[in-house]
Amino acid sequence: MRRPLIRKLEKFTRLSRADKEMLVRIAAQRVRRFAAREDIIHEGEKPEFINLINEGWACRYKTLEDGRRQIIAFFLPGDLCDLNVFILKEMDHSIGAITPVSVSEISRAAFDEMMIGHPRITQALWWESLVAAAIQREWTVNLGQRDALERMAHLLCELFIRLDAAGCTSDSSCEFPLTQTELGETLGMSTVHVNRTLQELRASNLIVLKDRTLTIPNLQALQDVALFNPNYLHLDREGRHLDANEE
Amino acid sequence: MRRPLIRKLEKFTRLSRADKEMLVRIAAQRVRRFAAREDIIHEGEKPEFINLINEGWACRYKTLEDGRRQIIAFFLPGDLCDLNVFILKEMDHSIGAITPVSVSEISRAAFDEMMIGHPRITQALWWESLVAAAIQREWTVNLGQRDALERMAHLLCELFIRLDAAGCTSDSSCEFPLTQTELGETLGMSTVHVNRTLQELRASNLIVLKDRTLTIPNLQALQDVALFNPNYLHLDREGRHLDANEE
DNA sequence: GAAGCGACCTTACCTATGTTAATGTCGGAC
DNA sequence: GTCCGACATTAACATAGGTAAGGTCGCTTC
Repeated sequence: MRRPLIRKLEKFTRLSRADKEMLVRIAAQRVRRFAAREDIIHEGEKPEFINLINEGWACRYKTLEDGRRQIIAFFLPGDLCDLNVFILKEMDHSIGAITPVSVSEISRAAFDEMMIGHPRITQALWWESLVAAAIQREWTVNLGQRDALERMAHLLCELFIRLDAAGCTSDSSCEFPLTQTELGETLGMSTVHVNRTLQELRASNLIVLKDRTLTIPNLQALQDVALFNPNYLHLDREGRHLDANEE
Repeated sequence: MRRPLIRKLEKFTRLSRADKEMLVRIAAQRVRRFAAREDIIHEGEKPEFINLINEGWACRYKTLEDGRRQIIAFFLPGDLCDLNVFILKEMDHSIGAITPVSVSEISRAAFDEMMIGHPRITQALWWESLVAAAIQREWTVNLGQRDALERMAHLLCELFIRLDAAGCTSDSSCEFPLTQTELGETLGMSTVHVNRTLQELRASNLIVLKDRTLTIPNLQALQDVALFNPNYLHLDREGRHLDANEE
């Protein structure tokens, strides 16, 4: 359950002992904790570090002048915020904690060190950032083409599979800390409609969601209603199946 | 009007003569042309090259099983497809030409060569890819929070400003080859509603759109209805204004 | 233990946007 | 000059999803 980043990167490539030690060392350097709803970094600030989420859930979000808020991405354990952000002069969005989180700050120097001596890690981090981009694209498809039910189902599939890759599921269940308001801000729908939609998924026995725990009794069935195709997560190293689960 | 990539990168940093020669050389290596509507690369294929758009418009898109199509991004002259895509085993989406396009294919070797000897270029390409990610995020906000009119206005502002950065505008006009169907596939709305929305923008004198030419008489006014904030494009090198136009 | 609060659920009503389908316009092929 | 296909436009009608309002439950606070 520890070291979700390593666990995730190994979905892409094998890492040597030295690679893993490097990652552990980097992640231990500057650790910060944030309370739920606290901002990790705010729009307009100068980014100085790459953030790595060790524990808890966070999100990117953006607020329009008139107060509407959109959640743009979720960061789960093992997720990195943006490689090389420090190139930009200021953040164009904020990153906030959803649950209490533990975050490692990676400095420019530490990052460069890692990129130079460890080609395996470099490759793996490139992969992780290409996947993050693919996820963002899929969200565009989700918001543009799918209706409320499909959209919700799609999000739940994605989160579940990503959590699984980070080693944060057990059987068909995972922690699920999002409120209906946050789901609405993510999927571009009102809380009322989020509620209706969740009811509908529950009524079809596609999900059980209670006490911050999500259970998906039949993932394939949920994927079917979502028109969910996991290829964009680029998780299979050798074309093997997700649940081959060989560690 | 030539070399839109160089023009765009110089929005971020000054490039030396050697840097520019390098970019010109790379772009001249393998040039391909595609007709309008032809695919440059298709979902499922193995990516071998980074594509650079020299001329014309292209788009990323994804098609759901049931035929719904979402345009995920536009590539304008000077845009690069994905740095380092070749790490991935297969494309999770397609890239298609909208108009006839000229594309330079950049091989892994050429890319590595560029990244090693030219730190300025490396930085600039990182910047370009961070901006591309920011654009994708903004599209998420656009689809999630803005209504049809705002959404359309936002897209038009973005495209105009990006074209301007690549040197593809004159005064307040630019070529605009998108059909209403394509606009609908981009903004997640029906063609009928695209049409209504364009009429409304025309009636308010916010745009003139005719014969594949878009004119925005008052960009600020259009930005206002779109709740458009250009910060996500990260275009001002020294906090100077977009139209300082010092070349 | 009363008051306050945040998550959640529900209902009734309303509207932005989708659907379908008919019609118009224009440029190119022959 | 006629025909055709791609695109734009319009109208009439249908619906997914938004808005407003209110209610329940459990937790915290003092």
